[in-house]
Amino acid sequence: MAENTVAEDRLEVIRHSMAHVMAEAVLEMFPDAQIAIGPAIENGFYYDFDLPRPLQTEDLDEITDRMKNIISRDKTFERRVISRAEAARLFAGQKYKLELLEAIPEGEEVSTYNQGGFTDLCRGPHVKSTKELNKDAFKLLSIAGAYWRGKESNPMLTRIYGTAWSSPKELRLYLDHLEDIKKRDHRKLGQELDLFSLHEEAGPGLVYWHPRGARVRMAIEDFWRSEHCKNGYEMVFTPHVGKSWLWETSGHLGFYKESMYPPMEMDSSDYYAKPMNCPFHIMIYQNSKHSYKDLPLRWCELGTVYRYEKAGSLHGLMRVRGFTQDDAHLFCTPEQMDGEITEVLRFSLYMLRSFGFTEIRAYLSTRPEKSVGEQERWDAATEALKRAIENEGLAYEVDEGGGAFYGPKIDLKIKDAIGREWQLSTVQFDFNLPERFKLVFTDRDGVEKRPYMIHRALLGSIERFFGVLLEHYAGSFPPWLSPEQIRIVPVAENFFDYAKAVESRLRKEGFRVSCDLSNDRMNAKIRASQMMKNPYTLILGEKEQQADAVSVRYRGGKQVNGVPTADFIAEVHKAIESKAQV
RNA sequence: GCCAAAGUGGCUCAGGGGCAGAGCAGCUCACUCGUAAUGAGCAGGUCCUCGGUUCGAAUCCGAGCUUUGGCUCCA
Repeated sequence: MAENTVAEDRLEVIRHSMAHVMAEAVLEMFPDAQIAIGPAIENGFYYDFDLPRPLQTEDLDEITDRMKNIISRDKTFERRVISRAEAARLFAGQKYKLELLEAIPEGEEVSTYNQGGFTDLCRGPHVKSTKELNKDAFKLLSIAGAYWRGKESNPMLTRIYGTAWSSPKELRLYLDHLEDIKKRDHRKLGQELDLFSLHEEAGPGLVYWHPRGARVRMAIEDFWRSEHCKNGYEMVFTPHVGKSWLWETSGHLGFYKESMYPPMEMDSSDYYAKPMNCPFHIMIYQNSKHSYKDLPLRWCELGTVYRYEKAGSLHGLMRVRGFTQDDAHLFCTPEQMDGEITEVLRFSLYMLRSFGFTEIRAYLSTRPEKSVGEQERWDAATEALKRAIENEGLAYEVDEGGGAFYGPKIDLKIKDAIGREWQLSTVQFDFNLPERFKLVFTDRDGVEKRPYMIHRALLGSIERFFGVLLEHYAGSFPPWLSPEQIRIVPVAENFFDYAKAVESRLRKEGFRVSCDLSNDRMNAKIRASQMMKNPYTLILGEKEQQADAVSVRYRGGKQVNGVPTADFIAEVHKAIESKAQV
């Protein structure tokens, strides 16, 4: 865990205190409200209530006004240590508070904080007085539902989220940041840049890639394929559906049935859309006997899977019901495991960095209580993962007991251009499937042994990865990924022929290029190209035609006129080759 | 799945118990233009769906679907 700075600690205290002030304001409005918990969180705070009626957005204004009023009363936050019995009396009728009280371990101090009109069961700490809170440095952001103690079986409470800072300026910066996030929203950009769409009438959570989006996807996939070939992988292709035998054997029907699309009955068998590719790769493995000499096997597939994600959790491209995993399965001997893991991690980092992600953190998850597999194998695998991370000099955290039931794993998270973390790569050992499918290889001593099976995805899902890329670049893809690398704008109709000739020349270079032959004026065409965030817009007229040249307008607005066409071609090749942003 | 809000033309949105609106995009015509929107005209809607209330519903009520913000979940 990173250590908090003094300033962060201070903000946390402010936010926590702000939550108390909000609770007081809400109780002023609804004296019968039940109050639950209200912690400080990243950038702000929330408080959960059980209210007599649903809250409207307009209610937030009134709560805000009341909070400002409470802050300006300059009330001291008074801490008291009280007995359990007294606490129980104090919070009589507050069922959630009483439940929290009971959960405090025997022997631990029970404390309350009071800032005038409101007393909360709370460990603290808080600011000394409400005057330390800045009434112009907070904002209530949203109303949401949240289960009491985060458990689905518990009642749903009303949660109010707010953000709080030590000065109005910090608040403004944060609100600007939120605006920035909105501008980068991949759903909005996907619409504006004509990249993809979702159609409720055709099925929620299923993605339609438009031609412009498909060009980016092809660039991603072409790169992915060629790098996999260079790195010792073989491509495989497997079906999209499989009979129930497969899913019974793999255990998916036992554990994850509710997340699978329901079966299609055919020839008195049930067929299921695949939620994972692993069992199919295993079928290929099982097709022949394997010697230790065949291993390691590295089989990759851009495999499209379907999962019945709950309706409420669908989100643009980030959480969908049909998506393509950039999947691979490695089968290896115990001796090969170390080398394979090291190589997978190195390859992952190389791929992520190629797409422009430079800040990468690793998360190592170890054996959970409920799990399968020999302890020896878990230990060996976990150690191999740890060594690989350390070998790469990566910053990492260990999530003890956070692994899947079938094996330990490394997840890689990247930081995007505005500091948000996204999980992309995952490298997981699997001690379950080799057992269930009884995978073996014949070792040099003639004995059949269980191979190690490693499951890995570098980008995660192509859909989600595309969404992350889109937000990271705010739609301004570097040329190698750009759906339209070059757009040609002829100054007037007289130069359409020259424009078309340049277009055809550029297309032969392999560039994604188009020519705007509409009868709009030149200015409108330039604007249209800029709006599509194309890296290069070429303006062609009399001067260019005379000189076999192009005038380049870069995405940022920079202009270079009269560049010889051959020079421009070389420049674009270089930019694509380097994968750099322009 | 749960809590809340929303759903009006391809897009962004206004309106709102009594004739369905705008801008952009599209189409047509004119303009042939030198670095972020030329002008005019035309076309385009089951106001999410199904029920109910009403003389009359896009508008009010109910249910469903979908989306959004969260919660839960994410092999």
